[in-house]
Amino acid sequence: MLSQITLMPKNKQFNKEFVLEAAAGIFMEKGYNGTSIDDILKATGLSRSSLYDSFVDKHNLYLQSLEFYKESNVNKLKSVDDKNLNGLQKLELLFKNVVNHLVDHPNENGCLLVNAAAEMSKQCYKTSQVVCNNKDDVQDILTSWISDAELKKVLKINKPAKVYSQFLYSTLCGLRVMSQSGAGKAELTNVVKITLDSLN
Amino acid sequence: MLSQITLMPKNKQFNKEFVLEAAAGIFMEKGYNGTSIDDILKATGLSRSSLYDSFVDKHNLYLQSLEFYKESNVNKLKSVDDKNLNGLQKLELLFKNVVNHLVDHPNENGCLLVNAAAEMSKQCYKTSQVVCNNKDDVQDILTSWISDAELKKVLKINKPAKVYSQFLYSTLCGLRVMSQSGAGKAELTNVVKITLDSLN
DNA sequence: AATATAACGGAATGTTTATTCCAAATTACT
DNA sequence: AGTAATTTGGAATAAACATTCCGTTATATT
Repeated sequence: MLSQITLMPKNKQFNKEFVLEAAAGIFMEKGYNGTSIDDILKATGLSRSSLYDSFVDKHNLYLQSLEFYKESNVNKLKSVDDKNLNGLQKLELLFKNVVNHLVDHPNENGCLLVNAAAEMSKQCYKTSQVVCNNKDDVQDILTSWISDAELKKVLKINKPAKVYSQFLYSTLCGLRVMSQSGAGKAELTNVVKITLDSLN
Repeated sequence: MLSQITLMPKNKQFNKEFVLEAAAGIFMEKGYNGTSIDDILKATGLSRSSLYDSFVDKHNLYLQSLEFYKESNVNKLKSVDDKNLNGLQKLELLFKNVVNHLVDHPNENGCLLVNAAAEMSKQCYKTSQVVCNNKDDVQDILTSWISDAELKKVLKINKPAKVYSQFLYSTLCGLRVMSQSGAGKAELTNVVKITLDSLN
């Protein structure tokens, strides 16, 4: 396993981020209820004892990996945000990245946050909180990009920037669902093209 | 139970459509793996024996209820299609219906087809077939509406109608996910407004 | 060398699960 | 009246499940 470090009392010291990423992967692929503890042990390389020692139980691990996934999702946006581009260019780059990721990772099951919204948000309040926080965070960044594009006069809009960010967020969700519904790169690219064209 | 008829040998003759609709409801709420046989018995009013006699097993019932849900979803589009409206008006009516249904049924968990795509499509080929067929059927109808709107000169487009139907389909999926992510009527209405405005 | 710490394998537990089975109940048809 | 058809409740089964527990190993610190 790649998670080994050898500094603490015994050798197989696992890396928490590695575990959360692997757990997010298996939950994304099989869903919360479809993932067994054995699946998690295989995916993370953790021992049964370590899992319960360090993550309390399956549900707690799920929430931690969902939170981790959400943070890394928001960080992807922030790394686009850090580039020296205007808001419209950032939007274009983001959508290009999203489509590429979806078509390059056909084994992955779309997006853990979308899947969590579908499977768990009505059953588990904490899940719905993470899903909702993700929506807010993403929309805030999108809003700032739209405002920037308007300011720099590369975009002309006639509604509050927030409304456009809601619209763009719905497209982001739609792309994830469509890639799980048999849509290929051409179709996803069409959707992005119309979405971005519609801003002008 | 409302499914009772009394014509056949014994009394509790159940109505297959009623059962499939109830099953679709509980699968939508709890997901496939989150729904137990006891949940299904309670939701459908079926006896354990009848379930296995008539629907083979849980997975088979899931597929039948998913197929049933997909047909009734497509039929909703067709009933809009039957109205004496131009293509653009049909689009507006459809989106209004979708938003109203989402906000009027907060207990329901979005859309069984979206949830099935998220939870099951990578694990079960038959599920992915139904999900994919739904996408094709819906897009075909949307395409015909867009072509009609163009023909009647209420819409001016510069790409094949099919491309716009893919875009509209992504919005439909996005709306369902967003309603499971804490979006209220105002937000969903904003998304619809921008989507429809973008066609002009 | 001794000890405390951290992780391990794997057996054990008890619950939940889907599914099968069977005897009983009910009614239409002959 | 009797028989076949159909559904029922509920016990029985067996597998899968999450979780707990314990003895062992390994090492960093004292």
